[in-house]
Amino acid sequence: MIEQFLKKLRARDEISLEEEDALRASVSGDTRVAADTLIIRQGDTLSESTLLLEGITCRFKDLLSGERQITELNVAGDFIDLHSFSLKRLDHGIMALTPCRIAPVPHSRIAQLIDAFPHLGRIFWFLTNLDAAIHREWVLSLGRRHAAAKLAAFLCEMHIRLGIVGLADDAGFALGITQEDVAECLGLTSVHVNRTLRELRERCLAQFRSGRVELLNLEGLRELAEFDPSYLYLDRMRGPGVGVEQLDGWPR
Amino acid sequence: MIEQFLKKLRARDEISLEEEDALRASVSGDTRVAADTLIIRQGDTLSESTLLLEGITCRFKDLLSGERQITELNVAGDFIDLHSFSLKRLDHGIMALTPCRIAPVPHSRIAQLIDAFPHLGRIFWFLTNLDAAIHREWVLSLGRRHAAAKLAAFLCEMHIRLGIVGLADDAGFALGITQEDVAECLGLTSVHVNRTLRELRERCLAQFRSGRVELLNLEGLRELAEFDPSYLYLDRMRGPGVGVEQLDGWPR
DNA sequence: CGATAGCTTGAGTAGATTCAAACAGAGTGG
DNA sequence: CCACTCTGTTTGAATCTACTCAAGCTATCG
Repeated sequence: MIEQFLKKLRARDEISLEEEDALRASVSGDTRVAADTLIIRQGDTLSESTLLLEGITCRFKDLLSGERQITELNVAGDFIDLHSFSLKRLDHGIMALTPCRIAPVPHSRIAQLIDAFPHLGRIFWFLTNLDAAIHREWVLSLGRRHAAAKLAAFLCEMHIRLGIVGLADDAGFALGITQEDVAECLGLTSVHVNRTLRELRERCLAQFRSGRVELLNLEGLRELAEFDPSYLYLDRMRGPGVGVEQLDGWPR
Repeated sequence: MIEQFLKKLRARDEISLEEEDALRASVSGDTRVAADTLIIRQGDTLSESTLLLEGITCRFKDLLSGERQITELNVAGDFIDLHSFSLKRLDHGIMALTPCRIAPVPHSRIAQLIDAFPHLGRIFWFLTNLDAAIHREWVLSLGRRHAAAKLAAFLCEMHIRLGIVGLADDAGFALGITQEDVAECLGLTSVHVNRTLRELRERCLAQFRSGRVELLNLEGLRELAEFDPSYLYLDRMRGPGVGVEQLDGWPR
């Protein structure tokens, strides 16, 4: 059930069998959630964190005008709100963008895990810092990249993050979200995302059709985005398409 | 020496006298750093975190074109890189925007503190989560607010964060950074920041002259920005200008 | 089969950028 | 003390990127 979570962790650090067992014993009772469902309302006080087993969710904030900004996407194997363990109340909402499977982990259980395995505590802390690193990369994208580079950086990130948990290969990956959703990630309008996707297609870099991303020229995409995956801290990752081999030549 | 750090913590949680003593004993040997000095290079491996005692520093990432995006400002009382304790290597650079005073805290010392006072461990974790919350608010600003609202939200945030540590009052605060720096925070050009500042001045909302911000109409600024300070998690804060009284009427 | 959600394209517009020039203030040195 | 430089601010004019509004298209589903 938590295979993808374990893959995510093991891309960054060693996890002992005892730790693995403890983690497995902490997650049970998965729930299905339909697409476009609000999972956590902004400002709610929480007593559990939620692990995403399948599907794509987003963290978002919105303005009175109804305009919405997605601040991060989460994929299978991510905690969608591990930070609620220390913040208690979230400064953003979380919703499912595709049909999802989720599982709760009570904060009390997380506290027990940290007590019993301090190393897991460090890893949990690391995971929230990883989210912050992803936020910073998005800040860079939103502030300084033009539309095509924003889109390219976004696709590169999702490619690696999905690849870590076995949901992407060199050809591409299923994303299952709409162009409108992508626009809300990139701070653009869906109309402009559509035009920019056409540009990427015409430049033979990538293709996005009915929720599936085809990577036509990964190197070209990375170059366009000036994509440097070091912000994802894949220190132990050696899988296909995202391995250390690939990182050669990229500044760290 | 760490009075402002303690103020920051106590705006969020109770700190015992024992904890205070342990923190005080962990910080010594402050260094002066000139404005425009690189403090930490992107990608460097670190064995200590740095506490900012005085001045303004920024976390930044940049593109090959030389364009720079600031992802967060830090003020007196902030750790500029507490996350390096779990990340070891930073995905961004850190530089002083004004003359600063900083003090190192070895990671080994942080580990000891956490061992001796698990509660401090939770607080350190919280502090990095607070940075992430600030990142998310910036993502919202960069993605969805227009220039005037970006600027207003930025001034509101700095007002509160400086107010917490006693460096701002209802009239305004010293920021000491250039319009170029502000532009790099907001994803704009300095030319447009200048025009937008004129707009705020003409609308009698705020004024920015030689590094000092005068708040002419705080309520108006907050309205323009749709500013909701709950992302700063000031659960115990009751000081002037940022107290709970002021939060009435703002959605949480 | 019509309804609906999402994608696509066009035309006109607006917000922010670029390029350029001028100005103000602080510090420097002859 | 005055020219001189340097950094940062201010303003104008032209340009461009992305937005808005609008319409038509496509695929899916009950």
